[in-house]
Formats: sequence, structure tokens, C-alpha cells
Amino acid sequence: MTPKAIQVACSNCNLRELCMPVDVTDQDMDKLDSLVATRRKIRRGESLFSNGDRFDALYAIRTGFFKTRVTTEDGRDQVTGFQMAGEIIGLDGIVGDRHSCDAVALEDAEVCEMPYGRIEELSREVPALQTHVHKIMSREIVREHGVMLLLGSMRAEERLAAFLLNLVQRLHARGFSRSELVLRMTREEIGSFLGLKLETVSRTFSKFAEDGLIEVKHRHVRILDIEALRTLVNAPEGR
Amino acid sequence: MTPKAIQVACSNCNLRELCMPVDVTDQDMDKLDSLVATRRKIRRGESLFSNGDRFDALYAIRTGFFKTRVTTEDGRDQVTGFQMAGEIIGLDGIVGDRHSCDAVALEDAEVCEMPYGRIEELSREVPALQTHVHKIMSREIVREHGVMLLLGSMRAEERLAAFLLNLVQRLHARGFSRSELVLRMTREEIGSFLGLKLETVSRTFSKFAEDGLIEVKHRHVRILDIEALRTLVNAPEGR
DNA sequence: CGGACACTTGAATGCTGTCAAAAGGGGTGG
DNA sequence: CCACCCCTTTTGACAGCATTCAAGTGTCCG
Repeated sequence: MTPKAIQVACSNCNLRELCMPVDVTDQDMDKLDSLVATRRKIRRGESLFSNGDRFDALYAIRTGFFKTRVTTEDGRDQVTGFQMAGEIIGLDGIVGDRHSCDAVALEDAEVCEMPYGRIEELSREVPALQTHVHKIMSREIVREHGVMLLLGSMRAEERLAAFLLNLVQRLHARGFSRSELVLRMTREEIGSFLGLKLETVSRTFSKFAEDGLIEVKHRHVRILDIEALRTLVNAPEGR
Repeated sequence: MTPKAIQVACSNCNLRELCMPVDVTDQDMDKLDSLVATRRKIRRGESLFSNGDRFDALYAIRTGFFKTRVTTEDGRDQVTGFQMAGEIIGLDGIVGDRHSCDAVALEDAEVCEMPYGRIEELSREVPALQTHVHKIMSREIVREHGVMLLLGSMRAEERLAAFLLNLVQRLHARGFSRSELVLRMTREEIGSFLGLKLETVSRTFSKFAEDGLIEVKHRHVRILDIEALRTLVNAPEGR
């Protein structure tokens, strides 16, 4: 028995419902199993791909936690998202044959590499996969709309509340607590994502703790009053 | 001779190189001509689609100018982009079978409606179209990364300069002047897109004019010193 | 175990928002 | 086609939130 061979098949992957289309025949599933060419381990701090790298595959995160960020020549940078198990990264590379952002592991991670050419081939044969790929890209577009709303119209407290709610919701969908979470990123990275300085992030954490909304102990956060956080995000007065 | 029938064919459309893949055989081009089901005219102020509408087609803009915006129940809203001839809108609807944003015409417009089911079908038959669709979605993702960078790390002057440069560049690609433009949107809409209040937009326009970078006469803008604008955007110190 | 890095907190500055008022245009209806 | 009215835009004064600069503490990784 070769456990490794079993693990490599998407059909046996416990993240299947996150990465793969739901309705596929056994026959199609056999094809989809051939999508993942290799597994790749990435260590904390290392990049899965970087701005300028040739694009040739999408990656499904099996374990670990990533950030993606865009940078400019003049030193500006912006974290564009945090990604966890079951999520797909690399979509930015399709348009220009090169990646336009960096994907950095925030903890040791493992990803499934899916050669893009193979994705296109199989998409033509398996309509369910085709639709699935389109939905993944559309979902990313919609997610970014939400981030734009956050960056363009929310104040610091609202941004951080929205960030925490989003994170805990995604973690809960993966079987973790709905009230407790461990942040894998620094205050500076949170700030970059939220368009705030790290001091503002830290201060806002402290204020939430003072107000009894959360408990913060460095990177451990416990949500005490999730309703209050929701109310904050839906505050009637925008910026 | 029926000029209308001729116009409906993508193969004869002067925007073809903006909407369609470049390398297609004549045979494939015949197929692609069947993509556009109908033309639709939208009058200034009307919506092409709205949040919650059932999704069933993508739209290629033939003429006119749109804004897309997301809104929340509590009255927050955010302009997520401005779209002009040759650009594709509606991608947000794929993931949830319903649109999650509004597309509003800022001037009288005409769009080509491409039923999504037909796009999927043809994508399976014509690989060049498949790749093209993927690139369009990927391009939108990358564009939004740029907007996130703008919203998350730039100050008011930098944002407005980046906005003007982007707009004039896209207009120039469509045969318009590279230094003169007519804004189709209000100061408030610019502000919503840039995460600023309309007064700040107005003030920043005035400052640019005082500094000799541009000439502003309501919605007519003439760029006098494009290099200065570029320098502003690439300013070494971010927010 | 030690040092670099991450985090917290304080004080002051400043950019952008808010409120207000006036002027200018453009669109619509007669 | 013209005139009127409303919406858009501009500008000023002031307030507030987030940034900046600085110092001290804590902690995690090698």
C-alpha cells in the first residue's frame, strides 16, 4: 500500500469540496485526479512565486497560510489577500504569462501544483471543471470588490472588525473555532492589507479589548462579542 | 444590403481587437460571430444590471461609459471601476448566478450581450476563446490589485494623479488625445472610486491646476505636465 | 539563551473629512 | 430654442482620525 499515491489523488483529498467542482461523474473524477502534477512544500517566509516569475500553474493550498502582495519599483507595497487551505492562488499570472504579485508563505505550507495548460485542456473536456474555474476567478473578483469597499469607505475600527469577522468565518468553515483564532501575520501585514499603519492596527486591537469585544494576547485573538463587531462593520455612517 | 446585419458581426467590428482574441481562423471567427445575441442600448443614468439581478450574460461595451459599484444594506457604497468601449462587464455574476454589483451608464451607451452559456460552449470548441476569457478575468483581478494598492497606500494627490493617468492612457488607446479628456463622472463618483470625499477631489484638482500640472474646466481636463503627474504617483514616501 | 524582531503606548502633527455657503452649468420642459 | 431650476462644483473654516516619531516591553526563533 502506498499512502502517498492515495494522498495525491484529488478524489481522496479532504479539501476536495473546497477546490473541486461538486458534481462530477466517477469518470470525470479520474481525469481531474490527473490535474495535480506535483506537490510542493514551501517554508515559512519563502515565496511560492514572485512578481515577474513565468506563469505556468495555479496552486491549491493544502496546508499552511499565504499572503499575496503587489509591489512597485518605488517601494510601495500592498498585501492583496491572505489565503488558507482549499484556496487557489496564481490567477494573476494568466493575463500576462508572468505573475504580477508575490505569494509568500506565512507558515510552512504545502500546495498542489496544477499546470495551467492541463487546466485548459481538461476544462474543454469536463464542463463542470470549466464552470468551476470560471467561478473561482469570479469569486476572486467579487472578493476584491469587498476589499475595495473596505479600503474606500471604512474607518480603522470598521476595517479591523471586518477583517477579523472574515478570517474567523473562513477558519470556521474549515473546522476551527468560530470565536478563537491565531493570527499568522504581523500587525504590519494586517495594516498593509487594511490600508493602515501597524500602530493603528495595534491601537485598534487594544481598543476592542478595552471595550470587551475581543481578548488579544499577541497573535491569539478570542472574539467575545461577535455581534458588536458585526454592528461596527455595518455602522450607518461611512467615511 | 443590410448594414445592420453586418454591424452585428464581431468580425466586422472596429472594437474587435479589444474584445476578441487576435489569432483565430476564419472558421472560428464565424463561430465567434454567433456569440453576440443582441445589442442593447442603455440611456444615461440607467443600469445595465443591478445587484441581485440574475446573471446570464457578459456584456462588451460598444459605445458609452459605465461605472460599476457595490452597495451594502446600510447605505455604504463604493465605485469599483469605470468602463469604456471594448471592455467587458458582468464577470461578478458568474460565481453566484446573480450579479453582486450595479453597472450604471454614465452616458448613453450600447453593449453587445453575450449569453454566458454560449460563451462556455464556444470556449470548449475554440481554445483561443477559452484562453481569451481567462485572460479577461485575470486582467480584471490584476486591475483590482492596482486599485487596492491605490486605496491602501496612496494619498489624495497620488490617487487622483494615478486616476487621471490611467484614464487618459485608456482613452489614448482608443484614439483619443493623450493630453485632453472629458470626465464622464461627477466629483462624487471619482471620490467614491478613489476613497475620497468629493470636496477633496475638487480641492486636489484645484491644486493640480495651481501647480500647472493640469487645466480644469469642470469636466474638461487638459494635462499640461504628464511627467509631474507620473512623479507624483511614484513618490518615494507612501502613506 | 540571547538578540533581533514584533508589539504596545504616548504625544504631536497633518491630511482628509465635515459643515456651510455661494457660484456656475447643463439638462429639461415649455 | 430659450429660460429656469437643480445639480454639480468650488472654496473656506474647523474638527477629527490616522500617521509620524519615539521609547519601552515582550517574545519567538535560531
